[in-house]
Amino acid sequence: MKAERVEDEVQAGADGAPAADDACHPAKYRQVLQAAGELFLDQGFAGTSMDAVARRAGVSKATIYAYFASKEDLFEAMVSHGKDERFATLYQADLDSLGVEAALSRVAHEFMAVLTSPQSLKTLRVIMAEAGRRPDLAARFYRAGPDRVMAALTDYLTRVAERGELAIEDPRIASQLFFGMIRGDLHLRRMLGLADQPDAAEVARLADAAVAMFLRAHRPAGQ
Amino acid sequence: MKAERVEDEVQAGADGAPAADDACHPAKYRQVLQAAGELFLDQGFAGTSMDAVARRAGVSKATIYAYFASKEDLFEAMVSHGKDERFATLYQADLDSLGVEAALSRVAHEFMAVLTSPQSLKTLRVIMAEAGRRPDLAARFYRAGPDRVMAALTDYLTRVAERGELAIEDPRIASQLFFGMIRGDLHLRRMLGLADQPDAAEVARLADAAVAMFLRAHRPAGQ
DNA sequence: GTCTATATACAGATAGAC
DNA sequence: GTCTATCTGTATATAGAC
Repeated sequence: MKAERVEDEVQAGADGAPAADDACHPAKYRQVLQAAGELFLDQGFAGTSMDAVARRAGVSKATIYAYFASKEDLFEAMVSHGKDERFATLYQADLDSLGVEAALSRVAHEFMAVLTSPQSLKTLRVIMAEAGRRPDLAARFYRAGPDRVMAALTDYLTRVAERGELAIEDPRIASQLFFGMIRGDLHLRRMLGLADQPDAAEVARLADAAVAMFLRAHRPAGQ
Repeated sequence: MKAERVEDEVQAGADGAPAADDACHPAKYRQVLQAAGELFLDQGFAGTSMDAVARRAGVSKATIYAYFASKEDLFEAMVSHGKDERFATLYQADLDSLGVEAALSRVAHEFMAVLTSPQSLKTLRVIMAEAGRRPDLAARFYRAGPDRVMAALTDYLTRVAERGELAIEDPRIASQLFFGMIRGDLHLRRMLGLADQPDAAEVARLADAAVAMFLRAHRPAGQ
């Protein structure tokens, strides 16, 4: 549950923001950060008051300000803290030991599961909502998550193309289209709060359909 | 808490240009609605104060409350007012008079252009941000926009499949995947405020790539 | 309808005791 | 570090004059 090196560097650069290692922080610090997470992600930045955070965390406002210089600081710390490692299972996966279809299927299923989780949806919503005012935060999120996952798939597709297993002209574009299919309409509906549950059956059906379509489109000439 | 006024009529979307049916509302009403649009879409619901709307509209707060019962009402009216008809050019297009590739290409380009426009991005951001608190608003938006466009493409793909021009097992899934590819990573980056300009070249390249991949995947058996 | 002025509540942030 | 109490500004919404 430790932060990664990359994130540590980023956080060290942030103005006075403490690092994300839970264990070396007092209990009240963690309570504040968790309460901030629950409220900011549900109510947004402007919709969340420091009074509400203090109430939910079971501390006084002064305690919050002992740790965080401002509401903005608390928000940024909360976003950094909430960065989970679910993405890591995607870009660190050893895809080459699997067959092409199995590899793509694995990426599709895991990416979809991550993307449609309530936590991811809330985080993405609040980051998008604040993107105009905190572009650096959005950029950090993108690079730490979607970008790394996509880069990993691009690399994988490059190798697959070199081995002649698939006919892929531009692996980067192919990777973008693949993830686009996976995100797809279900993710949009989830972001809009229209589809309540992940509905495992529909997730699987869409993921499989995306993989099938990708494979058909990039079948090597011989087959 | 709903106002009895009717602002459900569809308005022309061009940013500064008032639509014809705006004329049946007094000038100050329109000023309020436009100011609300500029502020809510940029600052979000909670981040926008009625004082700020009044100031930008050049009216007093009391005037706003003469037209809208509450901040919530003003927000909803503003979203309904902003509903533009750019989507209509998509689901009303006569696709059958074109070849398959031309039809898909047209849908791809127009949908991408609509989706990456600043207005659409801001609207989508604020609707997503408020989705938890105003699910009905999100649902209306989805049905009026993405859902209708996708339904139109599903119908078109059904006809194309019946004519044997493409091999499509499930037109609804195919349509979802197609729009997923079109939205894709560029849209995510735009929503995060990372890609400043639509970058016509990249839009075209991605749209063309999506169409090409779709056609390759659904080539009829004979070819 | 439209304004000025205001009621009332709550926001972010701080002072000072312990 | 943690609290209670408070400062100062601003929020939504309304009263009442015209």
